[in-house]
Amino acid sequence: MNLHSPRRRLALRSQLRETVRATILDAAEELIAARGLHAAALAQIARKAGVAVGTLYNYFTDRDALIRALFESRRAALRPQLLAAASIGLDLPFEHRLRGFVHEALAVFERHRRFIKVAIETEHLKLTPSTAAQDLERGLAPIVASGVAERALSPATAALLPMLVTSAIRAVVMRGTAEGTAFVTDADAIVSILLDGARSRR
Amino acid sequence: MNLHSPRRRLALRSQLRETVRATILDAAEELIAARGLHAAALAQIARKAGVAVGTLYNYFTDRDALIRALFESRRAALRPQLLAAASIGLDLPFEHRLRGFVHEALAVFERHRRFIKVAIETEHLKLTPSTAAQDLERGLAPIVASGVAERALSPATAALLPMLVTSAIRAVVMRGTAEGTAFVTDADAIVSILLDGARSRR
Amino acid sequence: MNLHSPRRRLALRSQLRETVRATILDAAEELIAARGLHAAALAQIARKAGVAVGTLYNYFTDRDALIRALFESRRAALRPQLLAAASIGLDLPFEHRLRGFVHEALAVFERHRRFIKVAIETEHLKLTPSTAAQDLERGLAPIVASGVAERALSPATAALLPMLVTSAIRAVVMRGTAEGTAFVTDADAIVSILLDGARSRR
Amino acid sequence: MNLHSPRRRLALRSQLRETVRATILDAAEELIAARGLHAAALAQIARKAGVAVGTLYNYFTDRDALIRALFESRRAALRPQLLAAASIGLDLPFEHRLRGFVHEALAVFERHRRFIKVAIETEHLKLTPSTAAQDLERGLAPIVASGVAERALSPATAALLPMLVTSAIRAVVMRGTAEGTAFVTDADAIVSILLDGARSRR
DNA sequence: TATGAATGAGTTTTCATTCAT
DNA sequence: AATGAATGAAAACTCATTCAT
Repeated sequence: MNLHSPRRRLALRSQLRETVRATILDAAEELIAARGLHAAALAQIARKAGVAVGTLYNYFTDRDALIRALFESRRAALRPQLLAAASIGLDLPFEHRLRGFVHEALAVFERHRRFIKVAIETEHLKLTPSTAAQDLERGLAPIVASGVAERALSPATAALLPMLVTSAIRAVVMRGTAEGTAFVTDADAIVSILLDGARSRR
Repeated sequence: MNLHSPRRRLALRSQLRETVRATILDAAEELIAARGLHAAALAQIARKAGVAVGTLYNYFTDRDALIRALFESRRAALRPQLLAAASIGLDLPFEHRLRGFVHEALAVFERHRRFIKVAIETEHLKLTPSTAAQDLERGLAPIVASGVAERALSPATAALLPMLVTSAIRAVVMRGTAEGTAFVTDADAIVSILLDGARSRR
Repeated sequence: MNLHSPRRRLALRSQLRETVRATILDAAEELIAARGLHAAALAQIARKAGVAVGTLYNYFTDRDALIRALFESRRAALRPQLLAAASIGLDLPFEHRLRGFVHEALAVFERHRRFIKVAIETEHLKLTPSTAAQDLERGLAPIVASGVAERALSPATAALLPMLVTSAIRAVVMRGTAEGTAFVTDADAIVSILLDGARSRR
Repeated sequence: MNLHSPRRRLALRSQLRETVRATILDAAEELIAARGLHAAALAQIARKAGVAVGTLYNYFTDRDALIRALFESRRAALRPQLLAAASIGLDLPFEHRLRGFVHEALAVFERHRRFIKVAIETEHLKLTPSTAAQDLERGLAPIVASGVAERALSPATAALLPMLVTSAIRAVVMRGTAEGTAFVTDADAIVSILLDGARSRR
């Protein structure tokens, strides 16, 4: 096919567009992660992205839309990974699934450390109807349900477990982010406590 | 003593000052809780407080100081209550103390619903030297230590327990805030799980 | 009364405020009249008024509101004068009233030449539900009605007369504005034609 | 002649060019009529015309030239029609010519409703060397002159008649445009008043 | 000390124009 | 010639801070 065919031309163009768009979002993410949402002025973003301020408006209708797009883009990358984590060891015993999920979820967040900061900064903007925390709880629901089916979990405690696991993951992630330490280290210990309790058995 | 003595005058004056200051902080808190930190412009705060903008500067050096003062004032109210919660049943068994602490901490937050919402939303801005979450962990440390001393807690799990309790409290508060429900309801169930595990024992 | 009484203070302040407001509107009017609506950028207005740009926003919510306020302010001055013109010689014969009205209306516009330019520039913005032209027609209605009552006007032609008189006034004003000539000069001749026709009678 | 001759090619090409040019001007006119001059951004025009923004610059040197070209194009269509209207019944009596002219002028404007709305709204911007109103007055001059020659018009009133007729036509067009009614309806009645007066003769 | 108008730097937003493909 | 993304100057708008009264 002709290298200069219109179709080829269009494909090239839209690919280039996508690249610039990604560059802009990266610039915004870096600024927000490093110095907070308020430091991400359009002039700053444009400078870091190496484009003119006006260019930002060729890609996003306004600042709000840009921030939103950044968040959505990162979330779009994260979500399927969290969902996948929920499917680990589908045919294995409940406890195995739970450990796998917590471990994998923390690993996913580990791989997206920069996004964590963005998520923290933009949390109060309520950019999405469902938060990452809600995604976690949703992912945990079927796992916990299988635990109940196995009679491994008492129904009463099962109702609270998703929230407890989620909040524990959150705490680990926040601490790891603040102190620059790894996320997955405590995964197993946490699950153990939540399943068997902190009380020592003599 | 003469009612119009200079000392009396000064006392009255400083009392009035304190009242105005509190009014301003209340106004700021209300605005932040309703529409977020950035919506609390000085003009808005002044209007809601019923004073002129310039007056704000007679009480706080700048906007930042005002916001900071708000958080410090609330924390100053919260902290002793949390500390008191940590001292409940000092001579009773560890488990009793833990249950008491969680219950009381949630009750404290319940009494400061408006602020706790603000505090959660602005946690990442580090407006105060230590956050409510850190206060909780600190309050939990001696309790957990007594649990280890009693041999009720295994040392390994004890290291994680403050974080888990704190994050659970946080989750309960967030859910209660978002859904307008009470905080203390699940206090006991949560402690039970954290101590004995969610696993059912046949 | 104390010269420094709070009441006095407030009065002074609001008087000052009114002065600044008027200064701003004058500046805007001058710019629009001289170089058109688009030349009335906020920076320009502020400079000519001798205030900072931000000050404009202490008086008007946005540029649109400023332009609107300018128009309303001038119209508020004009309208009663046009209405008064409609009441000239209430007990005199219709023709006398009509001549008086046209003459006085043109004189009013003459006295507000600068406003004419503003009105022309802002016409397409539809700032007010009723235009000056509609005011004229409304003022003419009762005069024409009295003409019909006197049997001086045939009903059929009376229906069109307000529009014709108004459009003639408009034409005279536009021409006078464009060429810098007086408005009232042709007042009588125009009424004569509209009443008796341009046709020569031998 | 060869269908593919260079001459033929050129003709086709310039015909195509003309089509695109007209499409662009139509798009601009539609936008201006619908939402005003300032709403006709080049991006909008290009979109509505189905071409790229850059293409506009292959047809017009800049935005100003485009707008100007639009008005000139429309006036180029209107003018001969108005001139033709001025030549109606060249050998007939003056009154007949005047009635014919007014009637035909209104019919012409009727056929260009969209443009006339635009023209009225932008009259003060002086986008064209002479306005439609001026064309009307110019067309009326010889007609009125013939009236004077016939001794049907007194010289004094004849001087004002073109302006009065023009302003009456303008008023009729504006009303018709605003209310969506026909233009020509009142043509005869207006001329009658202007010639014989509104005064009833008993 | 209280007031609230004035300030202007900083930010967002618009859009005609340019230009590489 | 056609395309449409990039540009950046110009405009509107916000708001913490200052200051005369």
